[in-house]
Amino acid sequence: MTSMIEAAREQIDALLNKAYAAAAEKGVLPAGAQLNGKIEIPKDTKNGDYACSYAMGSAKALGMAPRKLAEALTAELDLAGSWFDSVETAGPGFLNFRLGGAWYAGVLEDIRRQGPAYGQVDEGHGRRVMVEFVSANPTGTMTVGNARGGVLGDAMASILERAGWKVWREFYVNDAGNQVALFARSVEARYIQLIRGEDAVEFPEDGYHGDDIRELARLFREQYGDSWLDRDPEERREEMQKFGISYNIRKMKADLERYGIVYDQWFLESSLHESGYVAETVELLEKAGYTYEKDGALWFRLTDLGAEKDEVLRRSNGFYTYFAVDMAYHRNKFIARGFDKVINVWGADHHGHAIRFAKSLPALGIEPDRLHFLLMQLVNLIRDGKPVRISKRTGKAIALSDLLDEVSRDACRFFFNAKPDTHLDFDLDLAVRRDSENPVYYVQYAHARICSLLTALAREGHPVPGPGEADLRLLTDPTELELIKQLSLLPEEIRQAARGYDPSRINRYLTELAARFHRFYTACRIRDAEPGLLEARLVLADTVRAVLANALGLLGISAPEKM
RNA sequence: GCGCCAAUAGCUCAGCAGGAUAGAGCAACUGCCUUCUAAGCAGUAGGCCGGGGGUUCGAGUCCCUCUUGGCGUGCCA
Repeated sequence: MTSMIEAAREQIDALLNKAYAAAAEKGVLPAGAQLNGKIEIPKDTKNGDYACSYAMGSAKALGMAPRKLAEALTAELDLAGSWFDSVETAGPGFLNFRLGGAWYAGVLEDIRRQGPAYGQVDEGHGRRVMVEFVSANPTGTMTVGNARGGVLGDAMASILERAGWKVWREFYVNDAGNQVALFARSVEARYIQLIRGEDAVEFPEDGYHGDDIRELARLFREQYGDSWLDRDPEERREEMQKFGISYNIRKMKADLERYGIVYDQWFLESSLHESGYVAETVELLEKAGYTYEKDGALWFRLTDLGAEKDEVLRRSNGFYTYFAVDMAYHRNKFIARGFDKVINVWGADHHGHAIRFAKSLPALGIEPDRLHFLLMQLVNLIRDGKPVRISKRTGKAIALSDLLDEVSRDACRFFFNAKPDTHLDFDLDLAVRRDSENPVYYVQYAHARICSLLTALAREGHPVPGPGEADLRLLTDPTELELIKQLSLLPEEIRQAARGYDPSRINRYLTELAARFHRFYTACRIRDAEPGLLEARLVLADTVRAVLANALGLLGISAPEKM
């Protein structure tokens, strides 16, 4: 699907190549060269709607001054029947094109024709992509940092869907390994303390101190009574682990659903162990000669693949490391399940591992560029102007669910959908305020404003005209044209967001669209416009409404009809 | 020590694969509602784009170097 933005760009390229051919024919320009340069949308419309740098880019090859070349090209340009009204040379040799009314009308017609599918582009060509995100340890409640990952991952997934990928959302549950064993021992200790008193047993040194562990112990006792007190400790821990993990998973599911985040699959790490897939993966590496034994552990020759040091796959105590398990998991993603692309939304504290891990993929026959890490810096919580430490161990973290009790889901989703590679200072005192300081209200207000004005005008006998019922070329006010241009940008934004793995582009797109609507709204009245223009403005307003709802929906943010 | 990421207005950040005079929101100040939602609009003020080199027609953007901050560099995950 070619967007109107692209269509215009392609037309400029074609027009200029035709002009060059004509000039070469006449001997004005040397023949046989290739025009080089960019066609872009200038920041300032004084420089046209499209600016082309072909004259600068090709000056050297043609042996001419850019300015001269630009003039030679424009002399041969024929704009008849094109989207453009005029072209002029400016600055060092830019060719500035100005769009005509037909293009603007075409944009609105195109958007209305496509309806809710507007913005669909074909970046993915139907390939399958998995977005793995949040994947918080099931040993405690999720934190605000997990909220950021949830919002980013879910928005990323929606954008990839719109960009033509077949998307799979996955939550990886680390329900095996050291942390989980520690978790079980922590619950166990709280359980015993609950029955026999605080001093009855020593709490594990690195254990989880949070209140949620006490709560789990209480719930466990509620269900099983004191019967596990004298049972075999190993069995007891196993039982408590199962109990605690399944309880926490239920809670995480529920919490994430409050954000509107629903997964295709909750993938259990334990399933990789139970099926023997981890062992099989390691054997595969052994057979391929990637391993050696040292100090009783099995090592992976990652240095052979360009890393600075080797990695342990199986510890001397016989347990597999997270590195081995991660390799098995990704072999499962790429080989067993056949995903073309995988995006892992991880906290930036894993970046060291991410880099080393990516180097290991060729050993499994996986091209490294099929895996992309969306590494997000952690969230700093600010309260009373001071940072609040986030730690599951101390139990002082602000839980993801607590946050939603204070801040609306819409605000959270808008706020967390920021560029991931910088620290995010989340000011709790600011976030709880439900006023215009939060930019999401600005965007939503534009939508609500349109809805109420459309309702009012329909009541007065001015419904939104259907396709072909309004003369859209009557829209000529600068605020109208700027608004239409912004509308036309959505497919391009989605393409860029998908390509650059940057969902936050849509935030900025929405803010700009809302701003241009508010400007139009202030400058151009609809109700008092003359017949014809009134209908055209109704179409414009209604299209903005649809695109706002469209893009907000992409981010999982509601589009209220009233505020 | 080495590696990754960041540094742009008082604060939070945009600035796409180098392009024309560096933008927006918030905070401050000044105007604009008897007329479709003022949760809005218009305007004023605010900047050696961390420092220094280099690449070129042209650098906030690319390369090198230095400084500062965050993170990583486990037989933890």
